Amino acid sequence: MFSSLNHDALAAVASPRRREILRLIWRRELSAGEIHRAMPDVTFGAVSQQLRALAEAGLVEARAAGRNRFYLAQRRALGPMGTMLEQQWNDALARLTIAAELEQSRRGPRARRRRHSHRKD
Amino acid sequence: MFSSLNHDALAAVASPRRREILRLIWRRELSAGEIHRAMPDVTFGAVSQQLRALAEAGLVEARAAGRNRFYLAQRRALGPMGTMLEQQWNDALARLTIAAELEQSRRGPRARRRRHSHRKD
DNA sequence: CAAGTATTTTAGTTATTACTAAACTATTAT
DNA sequence: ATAATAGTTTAGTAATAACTAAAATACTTG
Repeated sequence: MFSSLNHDALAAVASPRRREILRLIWRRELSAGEIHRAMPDVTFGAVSQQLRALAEAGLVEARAAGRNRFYLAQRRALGPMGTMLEQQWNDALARLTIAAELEQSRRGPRARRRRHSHRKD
Repeated sequence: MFSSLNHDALAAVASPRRREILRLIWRRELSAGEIHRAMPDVTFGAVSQQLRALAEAGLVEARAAGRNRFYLAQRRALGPMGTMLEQQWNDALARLTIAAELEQSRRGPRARRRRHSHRKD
């Protein structure tokens, strides 16, 4: 069976930058260029290097197609660690959502988001 | 519930030195000095610093007693990651054991370790 | 084949982390 | 109080990791 990350894999997920990449290619593949465009604060070269680190750790696979290389996370290689990452991403998203809702209600607390009719009749 | 390691905890387990410490205090507490004695290639100060990093990540707890401070891994804080670590330690141990047995048989392949009598009569 | 696009690789720099040696704090014992 | 033991903290150094800029490779298209 799989599971039990070796040192390279542990070191790979310990880096925020590489986790960011993993999140991008978690369920769909993206080309190196698309990944780079999603993180414009670093150079293409830097992204390519991190992709290599991830590939050497077995956490992503590359597929060459023409002049592109498409990368996809190898979720199974992460075992339970993958679940943890997903959870963190969900939590972060939830925090953002809640913050946005608070902001909404601060700006104007009129009744929003009513779904069920609750008719008074 | 617990689980889902934050960045500090991930970074903490990504270090071989800190994993070594975790292994030592996985099931029994040890004083800082005892931990240091088990890893004489670094200074006491270095060990103390790594213990602090682990404590800040919530992966160990300290208990003061007299002039000692006893440390113990917080296994629950690691969730599934803890299981992975255990597995790696077991695997490493198994590899050593097998290597030792091979060495034995290279030195002299006479019948060893016979348990069941297999009497010829 | 020349030019263009996508990506990787290399050499050098900067930032981060792990370490050492020594100063410091706290507890116990004399 | 002084000395001895156990541990932490600090300031500086060494090792490692992440980055940039530029050169190199690979494929595609005119």
